Amino acid sequence: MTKSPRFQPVQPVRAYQRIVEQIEDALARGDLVPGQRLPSERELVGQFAVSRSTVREALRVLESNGVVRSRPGDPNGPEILPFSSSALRKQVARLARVDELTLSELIGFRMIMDGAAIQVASRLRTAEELAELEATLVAMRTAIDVDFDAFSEADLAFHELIARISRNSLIQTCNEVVRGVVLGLISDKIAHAPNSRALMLESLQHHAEVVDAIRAGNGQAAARLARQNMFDYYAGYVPDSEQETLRALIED
Amino acid sequence: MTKSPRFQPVQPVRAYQRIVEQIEDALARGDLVPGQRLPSERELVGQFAVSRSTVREALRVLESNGVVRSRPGDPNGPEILPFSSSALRKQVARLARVDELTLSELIGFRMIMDGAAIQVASRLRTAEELAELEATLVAMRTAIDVDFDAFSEADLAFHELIARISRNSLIQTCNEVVRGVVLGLISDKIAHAPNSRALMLESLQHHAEVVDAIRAGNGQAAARLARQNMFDYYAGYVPDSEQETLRALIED
DNA sequence: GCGCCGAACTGGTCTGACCAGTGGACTGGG
DNA sequence: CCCAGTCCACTGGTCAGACCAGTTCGGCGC
Repeated sequence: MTKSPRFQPVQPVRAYQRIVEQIEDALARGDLVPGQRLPSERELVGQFAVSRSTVREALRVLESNGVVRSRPGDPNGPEILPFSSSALRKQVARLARVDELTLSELIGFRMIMDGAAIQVASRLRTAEELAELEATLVAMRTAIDVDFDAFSEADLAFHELIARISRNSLIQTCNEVVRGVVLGLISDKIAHAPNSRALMLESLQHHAEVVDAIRAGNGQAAARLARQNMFDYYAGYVPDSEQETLRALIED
Repeated sequence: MTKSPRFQPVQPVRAYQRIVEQIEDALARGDLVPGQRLPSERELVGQFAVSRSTVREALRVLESNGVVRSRPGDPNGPEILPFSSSALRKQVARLARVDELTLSELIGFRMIMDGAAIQVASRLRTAEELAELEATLVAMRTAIDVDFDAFSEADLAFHELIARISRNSLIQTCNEVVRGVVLGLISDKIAHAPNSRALMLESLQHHAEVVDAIRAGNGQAAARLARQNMFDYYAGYVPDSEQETLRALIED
């Protein structure tokens, strides 16, 4: 039996795309590393044998993808950036804006990710990391007396630490991305909640319970607590009709 | 207590960025919907009062983000695209290429996501959806006799169905994205495995067990089976040193 | 030795031009 | 009347050359 050749739909490749490819390939091969500089636009014109408009279109694409950054007047040329999740966040934020994503889906996602991360973390954590977690709790307590932004920052540090302990940077990145999107949607409401101080104290209490479970090595319990915590914290902002699916995540 | 004004770091905003913003905002507001057409570049020059280079740079950015598509000669102008996860996948693939992401992290992520989706699905599934799942199993069995690509496709359908039943499109999208990246990394190895037929049969068997657990409404067991299944399927491609963290995901 | 200043760059934008390709209108034949 | 073929206005892709504002750095004067 001969397999049919499986032709690909042919689509025109623009010049600027090939430039983007070349630069991304160089980056993938390691010929280009973050911090390095690209030649100036006018020099690239010579190297790629295209016009400056074409070079610039390629640079704009790379820039919007967070690969490089151009600064006017910089004699060193465009800079290769280290990877950042900002481009990823932009994409997810777009998803959320087009309303393909509801708040409950975002929060459900975080409940799953954070719960799983905590479960793994409670197994893999070292004594030092446990101490770090406890230190973060103290920082959260202190931040409550400052303002909501400070608390939010300390909370972020807590979850980033968890993700790090779980030894999976994808979880870390996803958490960061989704957290950013969620906060972008409702941070104003939270900040203006009349009883925000009480909310923060309650959240702190929940986090402490999670750390207790981690200390005890009880991953299941820690994960359940974490999901419950997040549900309590955010459920008020989710329409009633969407709460059922979230509830399915805390019972098990 | 007066709050300090919290100034933002001021950074120059380029003309093309403002065009991108305007178009994205119009999209977010619903003034622009997928399928609609943008005016031609030369007309946008007039509306935005900038040069064509600037308009084009904006369009290139939007195009690389998967928002629009330009076709040469099309008198209707650039097309607004429906959302697709391809841009998201591109970002994650970039992450993986820069080697900030290891294969084990990707697989661990899938184990978590898929396990969680299955756990939720086993609670929320309707009778019809259960029947759909069973139909997918049959399709997988049939596909084994065709080739690996067909099986892979049927497997994809299974996991997409699971994600849909879990009522969370973010899980669905993430699974799709990460799965694509993982397959991009190792699909050649799998396809050329000498005993690929046996592997497929085993995978099918595991999927059937998962469906059994879902039918019984035993979410915990279904999730554990799913994680175990994925571990068995992919563990061979993961360096020994990275397997420990994955094992932490199957025990609980 | 120190600080000021200007020249030689940088990127950002604009103008105007050419080309290959598209698709709709127009026209001729049935 | 309808349909098929032709043609042309217009599209996006690319190019060349120009100007401006801003940065950097070396040399100049103090």
